[in-house]
Amino acid sequence: MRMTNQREVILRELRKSRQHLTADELYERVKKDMPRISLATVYRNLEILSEAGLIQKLEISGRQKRFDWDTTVHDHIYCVQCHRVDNLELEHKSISGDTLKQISSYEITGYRLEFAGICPECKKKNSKKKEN
Amino acid sequence: MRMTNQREVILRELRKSRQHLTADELYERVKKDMPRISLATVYRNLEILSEAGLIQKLEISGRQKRFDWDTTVHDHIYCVQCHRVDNLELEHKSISGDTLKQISSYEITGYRLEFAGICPECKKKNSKKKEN
DNA sequence: CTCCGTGCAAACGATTTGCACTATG
DNA sequence: CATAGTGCAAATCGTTTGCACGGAG
Repeated sequence: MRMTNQREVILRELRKSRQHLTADELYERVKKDMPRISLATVYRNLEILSEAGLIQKLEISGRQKRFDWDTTVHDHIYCVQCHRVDNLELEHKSISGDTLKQISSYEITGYRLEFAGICPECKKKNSKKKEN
Repeated sequence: MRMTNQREVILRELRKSRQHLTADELYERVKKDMPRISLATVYRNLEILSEAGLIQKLEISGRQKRFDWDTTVHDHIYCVQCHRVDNLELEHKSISGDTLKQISSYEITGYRLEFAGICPECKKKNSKKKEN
């Protein structure tokens, strides 16, 4: 994998953001440093960077994929109102090897635990609306 | 909600299938009974039926949404090769109310545990390929 | 110099929508 | 007989791809 200029900028911006951005959110940010970059390049590189293990592709509920700068194993929670995504640190006590074997006739390759909820910001917004 | 002919057929076919069909898989089946039905109607009704709690909308990894005739709480496992989806019956010991409260500043509305793997059929196919 | 990577525009697949018509309650 | 639901086609949204050109190794 060649480390091109656009690849570096994309990776830097995602890491800098500390958020779970969609391809086009990241595109908007990257464009500020590199106005001629194309959305297709952002998509292509996010794919390549996640294959290389430098970032993590997330397929959370909702339409758009999001990308996580943090490549360690962890879960996510997303806001059903604004669709932002945050990291979670949870122990998975009950999901042990034994449990997995009992589950089904599938050969299990992985699993995902994903929480949904209302983020603090949206909670605030909602209570303000109620006041009016 | 009016119980139209198309709504009945859609619901019946989904229940009959015992599978987790996508909108257009279901469309293909429903067309046999009702050749003039449109894909848009299938989409609209699947949405309405899931809002009414008669079926369950699934947002599993991958592109298309799938619909589950079974509205009880349960988890899913999907095949990373053929994308079929099956039900799972698991106890969620570690995901108790207490755990949820500790998780984050979100107000949690739900969670989803989703397994990925290779289904028995694809395992068979794979071992046949290896033989050649 | 050799290709991998890029920008652009066009194609794509899944889903949604505007509209005039139809049929349920 | 009012209005929720339908069929059709076009629109939309996120993402991918073909192609000719450009730059990293």
